[in-house]
Amino acid sequence: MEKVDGRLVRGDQTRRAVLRRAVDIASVDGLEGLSIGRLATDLGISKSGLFAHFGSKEELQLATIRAARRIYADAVVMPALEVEPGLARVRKLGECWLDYSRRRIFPGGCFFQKVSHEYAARGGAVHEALVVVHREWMDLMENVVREAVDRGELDADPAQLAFDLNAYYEAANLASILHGDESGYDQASRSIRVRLESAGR
Amino acid sequence: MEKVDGRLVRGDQTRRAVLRRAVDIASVDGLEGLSIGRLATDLGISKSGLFAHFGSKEELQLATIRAARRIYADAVVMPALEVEPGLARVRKLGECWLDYSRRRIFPGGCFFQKVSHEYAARGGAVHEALVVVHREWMDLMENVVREAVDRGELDADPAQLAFDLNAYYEAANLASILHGDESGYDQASRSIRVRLESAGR
DNA sequence: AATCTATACGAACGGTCGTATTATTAGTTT
DNA sequence: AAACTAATAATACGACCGTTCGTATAGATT
Repeated sequence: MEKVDGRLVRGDQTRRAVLRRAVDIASVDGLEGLSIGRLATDLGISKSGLFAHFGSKEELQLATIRAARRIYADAVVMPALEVEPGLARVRKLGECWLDYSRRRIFPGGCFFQKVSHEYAARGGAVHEALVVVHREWMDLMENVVREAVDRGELDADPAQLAFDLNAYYEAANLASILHGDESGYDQASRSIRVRLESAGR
Repeated sequence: MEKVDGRLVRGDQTRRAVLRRAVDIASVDGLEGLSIGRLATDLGISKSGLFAHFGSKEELQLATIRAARRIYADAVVMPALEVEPGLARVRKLGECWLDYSRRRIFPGGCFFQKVSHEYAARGGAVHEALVVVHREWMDLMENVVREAVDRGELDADPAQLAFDLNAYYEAANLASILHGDESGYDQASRSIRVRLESAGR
């Protein structure tokens, strides 16, 4: 069996293909609506072969969350971290987020907003994984804001400002998917701008 | 057959009981997770008898949305409309909303936030019904804000302020359900207060 | 008393779900 | 070339899904 970097290539490629499709499906139909049979049919492989890669549906769901997290990190977080810390990075993070939603990196809009609502009121490993990701994201936003505060570019409670900004993002994402128009993004952009200006010193 | 107000009593009571349970289930597991068999078992009635009341799962889902809308109107909208129009009503609407979420009128938090995300990226009658309800709600908020603007108690674009306030509500609701703590409500209250103060004249 | 209709029931349908077991293929190693 | 192993496939299972059907009951109408 061909190996690269100690990983088996054939199976790993299949895994990647499965997860790439899985995140798209889950962003539209949720992690519950993500069914193994449908996934296998879509990819033209056998249900049992696909199943063998994960061992259980829950493990597939957790792997899908990890895959989505990587895509999210690449699309939203990394580009913002390339900008110098401070207010500029805060702005960039917002632009990246709205672009990430608008450009439908996931066809159903923000993957995590979708599945977080799906599992918010349930128990289990999937819920716990989503709690961790949400906590990570809010901490990241808070830290990015704090850098701007520490530099004297903003005067605000980092947690509070992060809460507000995140609220705008999510409201825009839902409005866009639900109504199929772009007006939510404009409203969010304006809210972000006003909010940052009022916190500017 | 006994009649009251032209309605058949026996069947209507069953319908009500079904829908009362249905909204609770759907707020946790979604309108897709709402299964007829489980609903019937929970209520101690037969699956086929329950099914006969609605004729299809989609019709049950639509009826569940209408039932939830009534509960929402009673818990959130009506109490706010008892306050005089203007800034006081804007504030009251916010308090009612956060209370509605905090007190778990639906055990899974806001019913409409849950199922709107569930059906946001899908087609069909359920999606359309949820679009209408969302539009109704945003229009209501906008009008309540506009009354305050017309009275000179606020200086703001009603649609923009409604967008922001709604964003705070939903962010608080999700944070509360996902993490099981109340801190999101405090953050939302503070954001609402600050936002209204900055729009005060 | 006879008829009609609303309501509810049990049983069954074809499908799909997640999962387990067993077999087959393909690629590497010896 | 043979042996081994990872990857995929074939098949089957029981549980549950939404839905349909035929039937029983009970209250209302005539």
